[in-house]
Amino acid sequence: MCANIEDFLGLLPAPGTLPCLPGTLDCGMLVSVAVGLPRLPLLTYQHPNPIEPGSRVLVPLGKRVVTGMVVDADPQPPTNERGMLIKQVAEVLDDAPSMPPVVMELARRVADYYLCSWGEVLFAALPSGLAPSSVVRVELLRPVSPTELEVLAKHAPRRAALLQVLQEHQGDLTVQYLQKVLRTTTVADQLDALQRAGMVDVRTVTDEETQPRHIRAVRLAPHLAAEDADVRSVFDELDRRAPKQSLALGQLFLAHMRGDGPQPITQLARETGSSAAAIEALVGKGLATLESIIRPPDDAPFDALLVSRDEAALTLTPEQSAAVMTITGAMPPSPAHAYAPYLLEGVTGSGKTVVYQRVMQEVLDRGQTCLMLVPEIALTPQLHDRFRAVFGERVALMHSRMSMGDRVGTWQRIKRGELPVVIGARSAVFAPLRNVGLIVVDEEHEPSYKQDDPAPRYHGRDVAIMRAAFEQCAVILGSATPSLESVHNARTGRYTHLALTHRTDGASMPTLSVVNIAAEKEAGRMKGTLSSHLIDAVLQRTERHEGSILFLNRRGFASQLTCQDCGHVATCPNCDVHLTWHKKPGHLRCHYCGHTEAVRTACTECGSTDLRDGGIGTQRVEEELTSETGNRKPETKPETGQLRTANGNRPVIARMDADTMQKRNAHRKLLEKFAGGEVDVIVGTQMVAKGLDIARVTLVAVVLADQALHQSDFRAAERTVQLLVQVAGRAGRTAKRPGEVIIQTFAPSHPAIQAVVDQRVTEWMDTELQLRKEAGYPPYSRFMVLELSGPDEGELDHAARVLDRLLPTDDPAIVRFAPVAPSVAWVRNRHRRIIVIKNPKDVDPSGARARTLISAALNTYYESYASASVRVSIDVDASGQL
DNA sequence: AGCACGCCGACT
DNA sequence: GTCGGCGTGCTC
Repeated sequence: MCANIEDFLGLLPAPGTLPCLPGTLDCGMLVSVAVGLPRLPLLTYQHPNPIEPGSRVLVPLGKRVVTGMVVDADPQPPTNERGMLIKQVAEVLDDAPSMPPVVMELARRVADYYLCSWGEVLFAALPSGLAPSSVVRVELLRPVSPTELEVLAKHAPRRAALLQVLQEHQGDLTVQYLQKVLRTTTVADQLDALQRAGMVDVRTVTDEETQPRHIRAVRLAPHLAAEDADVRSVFDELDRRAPKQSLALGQLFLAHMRGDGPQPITQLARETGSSAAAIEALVGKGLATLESIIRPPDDAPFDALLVSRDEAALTLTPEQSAAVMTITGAMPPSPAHAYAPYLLEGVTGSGKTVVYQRVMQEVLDRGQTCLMLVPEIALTPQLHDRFRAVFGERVALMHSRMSMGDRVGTWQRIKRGELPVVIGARSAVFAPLRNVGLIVVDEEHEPSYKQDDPAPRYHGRDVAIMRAAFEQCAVILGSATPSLESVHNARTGRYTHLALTHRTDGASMPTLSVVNIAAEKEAGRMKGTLSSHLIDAVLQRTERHEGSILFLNRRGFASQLTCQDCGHVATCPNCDVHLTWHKKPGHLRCHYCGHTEAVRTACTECGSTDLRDGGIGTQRVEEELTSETGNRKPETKPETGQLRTANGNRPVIARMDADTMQKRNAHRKLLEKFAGGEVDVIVGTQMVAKGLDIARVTLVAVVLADQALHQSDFRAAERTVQLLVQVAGRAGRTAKRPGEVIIQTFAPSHPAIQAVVDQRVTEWMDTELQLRKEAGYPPYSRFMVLELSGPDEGELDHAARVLDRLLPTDDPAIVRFAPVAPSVAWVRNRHRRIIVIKNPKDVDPSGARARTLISAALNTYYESYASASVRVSIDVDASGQL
């Protein structure tokens, strides 16, 4: 009997796969694809047509479909046995590569350096909205009666619970969501059973990539844009019959002259006092053409209050021009390139930003693009406005608070070359810019440039240097308080050192004073966390209509729910840490595992209901300041701009922290009120220390300066110095009156605090560098940390000892310490151990030897000794607390 | 990181 | 035998 089709089906591979002998031509072309998973090699797929490297593809992976990145268009066929079966690319997502070749190469090097997979780097760089993958969705097929649920609950409680959740929601739910709601690791078994019973429908669907929102925009019609166009007669005609249309057209004409792109209709109507209808009429008359454009993320008009001067027209100080000349002078004639790193050390107010802008202008004039990294916290509306004022519509801003649609839209516009100036946080270092001529890393000392938790554990500043080397371009590291690493690099000649020592505004340095908290307490002059001296100073500024900033170092300052009777502090059930009390949503949250619970009404230990904030939070400081000075709410202030009456000497206080700044534009609104004098005092966290440049601020106070000193971190002193100098820089930004900085501390004689108060920071750095050298600490070495975690402490200790023994004892590139428990030794219900490895740079300058030894040890460990319950991760440049 | 498979204990 | 709970291993 002849074989029927079913017999063949049994021999055919699963859908999506085709048997293919490596090297044969009838199966299309092979591509090498990186996916965003750890410890996974490049995968080989086939596709009928060639696909350019840097393009995204949807590929089948096990039972799923994920987004991968083509890294090689013509790879060697895989050599392993499994490679005989090569699946097909499901879909090509890009018509032009999402990642330029330089970024692909950069990502590969970053992966090599930080010992993670190429795909992990590529997908950390890409907005997640551009990396769709399959999701499993579950739908209830028929209603379930309460009795039915009850019966089921007796013998299958989890299925019953699952059905109940499905019943409570309309439509379908994702498996991920179900697992989260049911607080379980897997619901697959229950789903199988329910599906067999015909109760639910389970489908795997691939979600769409996020689409940016489009809006309508207009530009000048081509016949009016021509050189010889008779523009005058058109305007004459419009002026008589339709003045609103004339205004709008005038604006379009200006935009055309500036070389700007299409103008959003709503924005144009608002700016010209015309209307959407009037603009549509222009389109109807053929004077303007309609286009659909990606919605600009921030279309709010920028406020003159936040841009204090016209920086494009500013005359540079001799120091500033010298810096600009040095950098641009070293740029070879276009299109030649040269890698050139600079450390721009400029005191606060010395105008580093203007130096960046002038060099950027030169780079743009050469037809190249610019990338600027700033700490996440510094991505304020003020910074955006300053660059928008100079570079107009060419500036792209990338930060985590943007919606996914906006991030995807911005990425696409950068990729298309529409936005040649990119300003963003850490991950913007991988922005798809081509032909980069300048990279700026502002506030290069900021610890937030280092990514700590998920791989890739990279340092944004160091990757920026790497990218500059690949792009063969200039890179400026700017700071008022450079990191010791960069100071060291400048002194050893690796970076060209440029200094700005004078403030451009002519203001003198603020006066600094230290309040010894212990002594003040003794003398009865502390009102809670604030000294009388500080309170008096705030009142004095309020009277003079000047602004004050009270700064709280967020680390260690988080609010904690503390029992006033037994002293018990609410802790995380899964980790070794206190829960942070977020008062506005009214919940307790663990910053290590994300555990969230409703705020407790009674102490879990003693039952007392007297629970208060045990930490020093912005709210507590605000309350104390309010009760000591009397408060007037911002909204009760009737007329803006009017001078206060004599008894109006009560400061209007506002908070600025993650909790109060959640609403869209909250940050901008508060800054505008503060700049305009409607708010007298801002009590805030890190947010107020960065990039806040408001002239009326003449008082800045650090509520407790030694907090940063009490960390088990060799950088604690360095960070304290940097923080104090930065905060101090917010004061005295006007020539009229000198600023004042008040530092409250329990440790007034600590060398780090003394160094700031005596303004002897450079000398302090010398001493600190010497100490680091003697101890063999960074910048003279790297700390590479292997972290192990597992549910069973005995097994974990064993694994840590095994891995430790796999590292050589006699190699000078590796100086290692025995496995120990880190300061937070229990996270996400897992115990932790760390193996700290010191890698001296004098014997292993690039760290390559140490990385080779460590990956060899890890490979042996995985091959022969790995305990599946123990997970290992590695941080090649550990910076934080150990 | 998912997702499936498979072993094991509790309970019917 | 059935249900549910993990640990373990794979993904071209």
